[in-house]
Amino acid sequence: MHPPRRIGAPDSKTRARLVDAAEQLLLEEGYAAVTSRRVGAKAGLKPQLVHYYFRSMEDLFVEVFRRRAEESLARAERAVTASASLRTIWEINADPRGAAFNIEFVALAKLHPGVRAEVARYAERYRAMQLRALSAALAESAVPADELPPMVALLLMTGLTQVMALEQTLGVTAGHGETVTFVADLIERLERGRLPG
Amino acid sequence: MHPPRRIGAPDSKTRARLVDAAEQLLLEEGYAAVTSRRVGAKAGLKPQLVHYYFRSMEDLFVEVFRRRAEESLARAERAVTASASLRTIWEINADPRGAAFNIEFVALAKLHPGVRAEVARYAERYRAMQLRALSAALAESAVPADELPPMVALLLMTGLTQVMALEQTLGVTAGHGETVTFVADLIERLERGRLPG
DNA sequence: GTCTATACTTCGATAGAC
DNA sequence: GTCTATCGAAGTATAGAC
Repeated sequence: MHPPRRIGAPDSKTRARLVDAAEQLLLEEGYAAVTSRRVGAKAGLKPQLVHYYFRSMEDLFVEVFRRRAEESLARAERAVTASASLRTIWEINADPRGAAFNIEFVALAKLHPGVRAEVARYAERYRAMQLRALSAALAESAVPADELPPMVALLLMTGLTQVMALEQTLGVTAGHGETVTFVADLIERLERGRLPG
Repeated sequence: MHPPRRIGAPDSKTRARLVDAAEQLLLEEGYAAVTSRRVGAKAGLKPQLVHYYFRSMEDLFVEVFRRRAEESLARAERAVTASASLRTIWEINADPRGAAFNIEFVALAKLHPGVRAEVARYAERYRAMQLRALSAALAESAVPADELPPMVALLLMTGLTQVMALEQTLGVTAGHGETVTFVADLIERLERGRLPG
């Protein structure tokens, strides 16, 4: 029987460098490129340090996800706190920075139960936060909830921005410009207090 | 200088078994599980046969994608040929069978240029086919194109169904039922010839 | 906190016999 | 068309020295 392996301190600077390297690799080359050897090389450190700071590769993935998800959630919360308009909520969703990130972690969720739980928890928090903001904004614009329920509007918006971001990574952008213009016009009309014809 | 390696016939039965095995592994455990050794084992064959029938693993991935994409495109085409209604087009999109498949191949597109080209080509064909059908169906329901352009409607529908399918793989389903009901009602009203209020 | 050394597994791919 | 044999590289993870 061995005693459990030593694990490095969570606030270590070296640990943060490893998480940075893992995140970069994940975004640039996909999750399969995130190996202890490559993460170590990218951070300019020995690959064994990955195993010193993380009990397993899954733990490293969870940490990469958590760090970025928290930051993204905080940013979105600041934005709607400053201005809870339809325009603001749309802009938060239309930000394509997280698209590549999402794809990788949804794929990873199938492999690692720990990742899956973390992604699901975050998705629910993000959804709830946006739903509060969107409900208020739609009420402000006098959109009747039985005509366009906030949850439906939110799923439409989320789906639309995600599918466009995903297609962009493939180089498929037909109809994107037209659609963005349409949504922007619609939001402008709604915020002037008029209902769509 | 070696002569190029021998490659097996495209219509081989063994080859088809390998593609089957690769597809199963891809869906069940993600693209990282699709290795020559594991594909061989799953097919009950020697792993070297993978390299006999496919010049590289990328070629195998392309073949898995192409086979399923063609079948899915053909199925959708048959459906809209039989009945080009809004309801039919919605049902094609709402079919969640391809969701896990899509995630894997979008992730793979980043790793393999050959996969990326194939996925992009297919996405464009599928989009064009659906756009034709949806344009006709919307015109039939007297929805003015300046009020809801077919391309916008298509991206909304595609995004909505894809995001719901994706969230289902995570176990996140809040709002899905409500949204499906809303869309079904909307389609029913439209097909009765009335415009949304 | 970081290193060396190492055990063991699996990977893609090829050559050449049958 | 399928097999054996094999190469070199890369993978996770651990033990123990410093």
